[in-house]
Amino acid sequence: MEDILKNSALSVTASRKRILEIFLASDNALAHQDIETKCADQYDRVTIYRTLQTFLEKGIIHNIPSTDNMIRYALCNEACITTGHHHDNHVHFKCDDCGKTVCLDDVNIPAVNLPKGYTMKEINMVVNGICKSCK
Amino acid sequence: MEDILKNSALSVTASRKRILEIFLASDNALAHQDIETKCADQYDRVTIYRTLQTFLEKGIIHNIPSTDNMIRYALCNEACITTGHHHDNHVHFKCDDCGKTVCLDDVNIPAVNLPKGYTMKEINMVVNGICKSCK
DNA sequence: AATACTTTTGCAACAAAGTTGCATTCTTAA
DNA sequence: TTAAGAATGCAACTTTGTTGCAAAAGTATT
Ligand SMILES: [Mn+2]
Ligand SMILES: [Mn+2]
Ligand SMILES: [Zn+2]
Ligand SMILES: [Zn+2]
Repeated sequence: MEDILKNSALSVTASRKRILEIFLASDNALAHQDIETKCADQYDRVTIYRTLQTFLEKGIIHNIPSTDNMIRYALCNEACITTGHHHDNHVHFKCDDCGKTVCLDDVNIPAVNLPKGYTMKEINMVVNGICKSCK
Repeated sequence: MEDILKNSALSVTASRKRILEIFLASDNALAHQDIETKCADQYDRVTIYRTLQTFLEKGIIHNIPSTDNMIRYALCNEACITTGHHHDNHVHFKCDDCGKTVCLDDVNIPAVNLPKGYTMKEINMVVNGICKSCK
């Protein structure tokens, strides 16, 4: 955990360790709010915002787009952390029943052909439906 | 314009017509804020929220996920409006330069295989990069 | 281990975004 | 034209996100 921070040239602080810990312990993506409810008593709301921002910039976590005003975050894989930019290319799944969003690490985003003149930099795919736990 | 509302069993009001008009006149997807700046002097902020919500439910517009806390909305095609549920299956593109988000109506979202146990209901694909206007 | 330097944190104050209840106004259909 | 129902505006409120700055903690150096 400290290694992750050091590898990203970040100083090791209690709040960063705690927030990393929360991510490591979670099997699904977390919104700011989720993290806040887990540690708002220990750390300030602003610190959580700033920590998530920092983790994003360092490629420790990635964010998952949504249409519910709840941007969710999940840990990146090794490659993102060591290189400092994102190598995630997987599909995300949000369950309509339990509401959880997960990384489908083994499901790659298929290629797509854009019209002439468009240049792709990043791509996101989010599937909604029923997850295997709720099935 | 009135037809669209009537087909969706909505009463025809000034604000609904105006917001529809704004969508029809726009070549890119609009966030709540965009609409507000165009007609906040005429209609209350709350009315805009409620109108977007209603249009969404009736399948007149669809929303486009994002990681910037700006959910954007775009007009649906005929099929969505007449059947009342969404038939959009196209890719969205957000330009990193001009910031505009557009529907790529001709680019279908490719199929993707989910792991066992997952059931797909809806799928969203958003590509970031440089659009043809900014190229 | 103590120091100096840098970074992070907490707090306060604020701004922006979104929600809710209710009285008034507008639509629609009889 | 009227009565019933639906939509709107307003006020009040909650939640979310941002910024500046002083205090605290972390890091590197001696
Ligand atoms: Mn992921
Ligand atoms: Mn679209
Ligand atoms: Zn589920
Ligand atoms: Zn552009």
